[in-house]
Amino acid sequence: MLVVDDEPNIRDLLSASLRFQGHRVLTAANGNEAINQIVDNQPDVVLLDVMLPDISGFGVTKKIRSLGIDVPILFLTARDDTEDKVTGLTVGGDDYVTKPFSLDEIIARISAIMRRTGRDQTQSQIVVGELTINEEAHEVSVKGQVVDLSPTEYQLLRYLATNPNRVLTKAQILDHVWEYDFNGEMGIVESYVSYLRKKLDPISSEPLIITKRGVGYMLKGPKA
Amino acid sequence: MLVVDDEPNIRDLLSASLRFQGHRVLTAANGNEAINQIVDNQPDVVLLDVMLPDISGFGVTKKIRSLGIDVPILFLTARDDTEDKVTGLTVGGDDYVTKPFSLDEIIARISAIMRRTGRDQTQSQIVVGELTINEEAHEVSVKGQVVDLSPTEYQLLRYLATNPNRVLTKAQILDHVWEYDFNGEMGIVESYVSYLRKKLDPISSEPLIITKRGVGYMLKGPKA
DNA sequence: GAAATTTCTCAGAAATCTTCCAGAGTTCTG
DNA sequence: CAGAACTCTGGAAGATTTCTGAGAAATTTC
Repeated sequence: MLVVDDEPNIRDLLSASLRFQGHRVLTAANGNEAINQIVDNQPDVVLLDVMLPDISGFGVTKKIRSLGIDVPILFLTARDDTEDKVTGLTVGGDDYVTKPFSLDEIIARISAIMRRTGRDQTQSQIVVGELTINEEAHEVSVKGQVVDLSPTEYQLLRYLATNPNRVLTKAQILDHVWEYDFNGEMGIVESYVSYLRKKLDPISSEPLIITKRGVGYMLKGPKA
Repeated sequence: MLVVDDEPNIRDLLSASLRFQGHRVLTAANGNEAINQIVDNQPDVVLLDVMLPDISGFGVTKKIRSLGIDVPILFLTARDDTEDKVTGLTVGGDDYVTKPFSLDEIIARISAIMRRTGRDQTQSQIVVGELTINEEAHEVSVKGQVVDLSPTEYQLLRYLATNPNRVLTKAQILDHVWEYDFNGEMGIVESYVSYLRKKLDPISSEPLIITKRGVGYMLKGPKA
């Protein structure tokens, strides 16, 4: 996996969390470095900022495609780049996310790409006790009954569900689920946990999200 | 499969998406290269730009036919090339597409050619729940009742139907259904989804196209 | 070449979602 | 038990996203 971004903060944020996810991560700060890394090391996925100091992400893509390398690419674009600039980019297994992104969104997209391109066998379903999350359909169900969630509710639940029976602090949740430049209070996590409970608990046989007072929240799964 | 075009962008766009579709793809940038590739590697289909720097697509065709190679050819032509020039070309299993094309149109034509020449066993009908799309007749029906769609409506619905129960973003839809040089806004996807719903939902027992707010659209099929 | 159809854009309306706040409830500590 | 700290939740403002109709432009049909 190769992370290409000229902002060191973003590069480090991404490479650190992807390493933590168990990936082997290379980095590059500009387009030429990126091309060299791709040619030399044949990464399985590339996270490519579109705005780079020398060659644009566009240019990098053209170059490596013309070399016959068809590594899937996840583009990072500024939100105010009118989104039509992106069109034509997402060929084959490619995809894009807008900055600022949330960590878990990046991780989810990478999984999706690797699934689609057959480089990864991970399930597209997360199952924790009575709870099922179908990532392809973005659909959540409890005891087989579909629950309708807003985007943020969905992301929060997915983060909890990927760490069942494990307490996550509000700070961790904020870092994973909200965009990296979010500067609100942690009270918003409480609000969203409340929203989720209101939607999930009427269906589940027992409360799914447990409060660990003074620490954070935990999604309760079948005993480990 | 061999892709012949002198514009690297188009060549790369095509080869990347066809590889992603699971094809083994060779490329050539001019007529002579094309002839060599065809003779040496006997591809199962050739995508052949008519306008090439050295020998025209015409010439390439004559040459390889005279060598007794009857590989089916999908010609790529500019829209204003008078069409009768081209129709004379399409002998046997051949076909042609005008530039700029949409990715899914190319893919559909390739499937059609391979079906006709018996190299491909894929179904010419897509069935998703109450919805049936007959690709050969370009006919869509819901609960057996035929629905009249415009070309773009048809292509959009087919793209959704080839990915049932899976959320597709507006960018993905735009990249697949619209021509590669389309540079409008994604609002047009919303408009066309609206058109489709107006035509399909009065017939179907439940809404077929689901909005996944903040993500994209999904065609709902019978649960997997 | 006129009429019909289709494509595309735009803008307002409608629906949904995000965020913050404040008061009520709960748990902990001494 | 009393007060402090923490948590829950409803409400409301504001932002964002989506829907849809109307009309202009392009294309096709007859």
